[in-house]
Amino acid sequence: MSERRTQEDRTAATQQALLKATIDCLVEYGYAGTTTRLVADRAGVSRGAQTHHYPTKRDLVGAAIDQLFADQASEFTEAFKQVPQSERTFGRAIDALWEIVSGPAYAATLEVIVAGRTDDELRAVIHGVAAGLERTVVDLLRWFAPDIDDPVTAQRVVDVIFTLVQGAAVSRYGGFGDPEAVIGLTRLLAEPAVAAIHATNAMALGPNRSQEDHP
Amino acid sequence: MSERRTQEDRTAATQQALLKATIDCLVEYGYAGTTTRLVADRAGVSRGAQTHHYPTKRDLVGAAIDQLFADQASEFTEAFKQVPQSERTFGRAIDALWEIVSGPAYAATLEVIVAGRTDDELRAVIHGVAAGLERTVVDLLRWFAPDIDDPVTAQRVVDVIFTLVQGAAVSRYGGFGDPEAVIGLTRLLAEPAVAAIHATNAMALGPNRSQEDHP
DNA sequence: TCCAAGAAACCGACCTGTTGGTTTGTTTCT
DNA sequence: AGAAACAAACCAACAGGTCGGTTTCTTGGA
Repeated sequence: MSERRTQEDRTAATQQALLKATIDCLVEYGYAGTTTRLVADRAGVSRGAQTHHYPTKRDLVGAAIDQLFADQASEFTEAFKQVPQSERTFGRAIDALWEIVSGPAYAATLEVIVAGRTDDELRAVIHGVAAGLERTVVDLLRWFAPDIDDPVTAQRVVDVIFTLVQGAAVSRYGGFGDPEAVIGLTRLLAEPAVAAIHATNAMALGPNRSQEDHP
Repeated sequence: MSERRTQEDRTAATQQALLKATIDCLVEYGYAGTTTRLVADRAGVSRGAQTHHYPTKRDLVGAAIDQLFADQASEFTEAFKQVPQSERTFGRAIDALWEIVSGPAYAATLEVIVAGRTDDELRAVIHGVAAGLERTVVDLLRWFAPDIDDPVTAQRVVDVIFTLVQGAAVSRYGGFGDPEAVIGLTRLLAEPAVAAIHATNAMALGPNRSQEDHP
C-alpha cells in the first residue's frame, strides 16, 4: 500500500486538481462565487495546500485562466480535427464553434472576461493568453477555407464568424432574440459572405491595419 | 431655506439616486463589487434609507436592471431618432448600435447578464425586461430598413446585426481580434447581406419559428 | 547503504476586514 | 398622532490571507 510519489508528481496532481476545481467553480458559481475555500474543498485539497501553491486568489484564478485558454485551444483543435476532410466547409466550422461556445468552457471564459473588465491584473492575464487562443482559432478556421490565400482577409473572416458566434452565446445567456436562428442564418450566409468579402477586399479597406502578422 | 418636499418627491429622489448609483457601480466595479454600502455612499444616502427602499441587494439590483434596460431603450430611440432621414442606412444603424454598445450602459448590462447566469432570480428579472428592449431595438432597426416587409426576415436581420455588435463588444473586453475592423466589415456587408437573406428567405428556413409576433 | 538534515508539500486554526441584513431610534411629512 | 422616510449602531456569516506546526520526499555525507 505504500505509494511513494515524487514531489513533482504531488505538486502536479494537486495543482491540476485545484485548477480544474477553479474552472468548475467558475462555471457553476461565477467569478465572485468562486471562493478559495470552495475550490479547495472541491479539489479535495486542504486550504493550506491551496495557499501554498497559489498564495492569493488572483494567483489561483490567473493560473486557471492559463489552463482554461489552453484547454479551449485543444478543444477547438480536437473538435475541428475530427471533422472529415470532405465536410470541411465554413458551415461545419460554425457548427463546431457554436457547440464549443455553448459548452461550459466558454461560460468560464466569459466569466473571467467580465471579471477582467474591472480587474486590471486579471485583464492583463487574459489579454496575454487571448492572443494565443486567437491564433489557434484563426489557423484552424483557415484550414477550413483553403481558398482564402490572403491572410488579412482570412483573419477578417474568422474574426467576423467568431464575433458572431460569441455574440450569440451572450444573447442566449441574456435571453435575447433567437441565437439558434442567428447561427443557422450565419451558416447559410457564410460562404456567399466570403465571396463578397473577396470582392470588396481590394477597395475601401485601405487606411487601417496596414501591418499584419506573418508566418 | 425650508424646502418642504412631499413624501412622494423624497422617495422618488432617493430611489432615483440609488438606482443611478447602482448602475454606476455596476459599470465601475462589476456586479460583485457593487456593495450596498458603496451604492448608498455614492447615492449620498444613508444605508438605512437604502434598506428601507430596497430591503435586499436583489431588490436593489433588480430595480436597477429595470431602469437600466429602460434607459437603454431610450438611449437607442434617442440615438436613432436624431439620425437624419437621408442617412438612414443599415451602416448608419450599425454605427449607432456600436457606439451605444461601447458605452457604459452596455457594460452594466453585460455585468448583470453574466451575473444572471448563476443567479436564478436575477436571470428571471433580466429575461423579463430583455424582451421589451429587444422589441424596441427591432422596431427601431426596422425603421432603418423600410424595404424589408416580411417581419420574420426583418427580425432575423436585426438579430444578426445585434448579435454581431454584441459579440464585438465582448471581444473588445476580452482583448480578442479587432472588433473595430469587424464592425467596419459588417457595415460594408450589411446591405448585400440583406439582399442575400431575401434571396434565401423563401427556402430552407421553414422548419423552425413558424409563429411570430405581429403588430 | 543508511540516516540525519533540509526542503517542499500539506494541514487547519486563527486574524482582520467586509458583506448583507436586522434593529432601535430620530426626523420629516401627512 | 401616525406613518413614512431616514439614520446609525449592531450582528452573524464569510471572505481572503497569515502562521505555526506536521508529514512527506530529497539529498548528501558517513
